[in-house]
Amino acid sequence: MNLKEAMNLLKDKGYKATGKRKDILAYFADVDGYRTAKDLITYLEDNHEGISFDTIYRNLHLYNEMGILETTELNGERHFRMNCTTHHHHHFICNECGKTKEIDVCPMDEVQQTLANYAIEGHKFEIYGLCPTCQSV
Amino acid sequence: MNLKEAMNLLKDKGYKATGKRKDILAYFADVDGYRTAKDLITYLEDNHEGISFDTIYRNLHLYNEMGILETTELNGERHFRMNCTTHHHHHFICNECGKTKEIDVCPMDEVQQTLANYAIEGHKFEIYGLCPTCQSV
DNA sequence: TTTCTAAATCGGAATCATTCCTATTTACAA
DNA sequence: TTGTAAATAGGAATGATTCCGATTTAGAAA
Repeated sequence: MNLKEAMNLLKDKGYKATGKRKDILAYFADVDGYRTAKDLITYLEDNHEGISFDTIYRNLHLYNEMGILETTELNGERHFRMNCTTHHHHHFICNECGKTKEIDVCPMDEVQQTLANYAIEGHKFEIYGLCPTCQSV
Repeated sequence: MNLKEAMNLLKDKGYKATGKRKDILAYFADVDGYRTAKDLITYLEDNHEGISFDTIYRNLHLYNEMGILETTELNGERHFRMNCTTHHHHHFICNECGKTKEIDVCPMDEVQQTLANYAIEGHKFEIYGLCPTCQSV
């Protein structure tokens, strides 16, 4: 999902396109990795002095519900990243910079029979570590 | 890991065997599933009026470091369960009752080559849903 | 362009899990 | 039985997140 697609989706659904909303999307379109609400605020404060937590969280949740952002919980903090809508996959997540790498392996196929009588509602497969860049610092 | 093993481990390492520590272990030995600090306090308050959060969290972390308990984060809350030391595996976790089922599939083998230049520090594979018991309620 | 109104935002208080701090109590070794 | 380090209580502090009443604003309608 890129910036333009996301903005169009927003307008199509009848949401107002405010400057803050644009900048939030621009931020995630640019960084390409998992980021926290705090990261986002730090970035936004340059151009939007006095922006409130309420605005940040309200929009993060809105974008998440709309499928524009995806989310995961790392060290007790919620992290967000631009959603890659293409196909089902998982992520390697760098513990240092938060950037991700797609992992196309999904173990769910092999698991189905083991869980015959279980109602599966979701799953999570994530790999944590250091990306090549962060190892050499 | 059962109650007796855990208590022995505690003594061997030179930690004092207090009544609260025993009861915490007894709780996890009995419930067999992921539980929160809050769940634990609720249980302990019957026999230990006025028990403090500090005691709960200090011991949960101690047990976790000692490998007696394992932990995961669900809905922004840390959950703990008795560690199954036998072999590497993952869990199906019931969203309703917190009970778990072992999953012996581990996708990490298939992933190694994709992440040749990445330093892998950990991974998480969890499946969420409803166990057979909770579906029929 | 101007007006109107629901949506969006602000500012700050409230909440909730967790951690921290100091004084007091306790397990257990000597 | 005593001494002491470890463990605990009680409550304040922290940090992320949510909530709420008052104010502002995007964008539709006139």
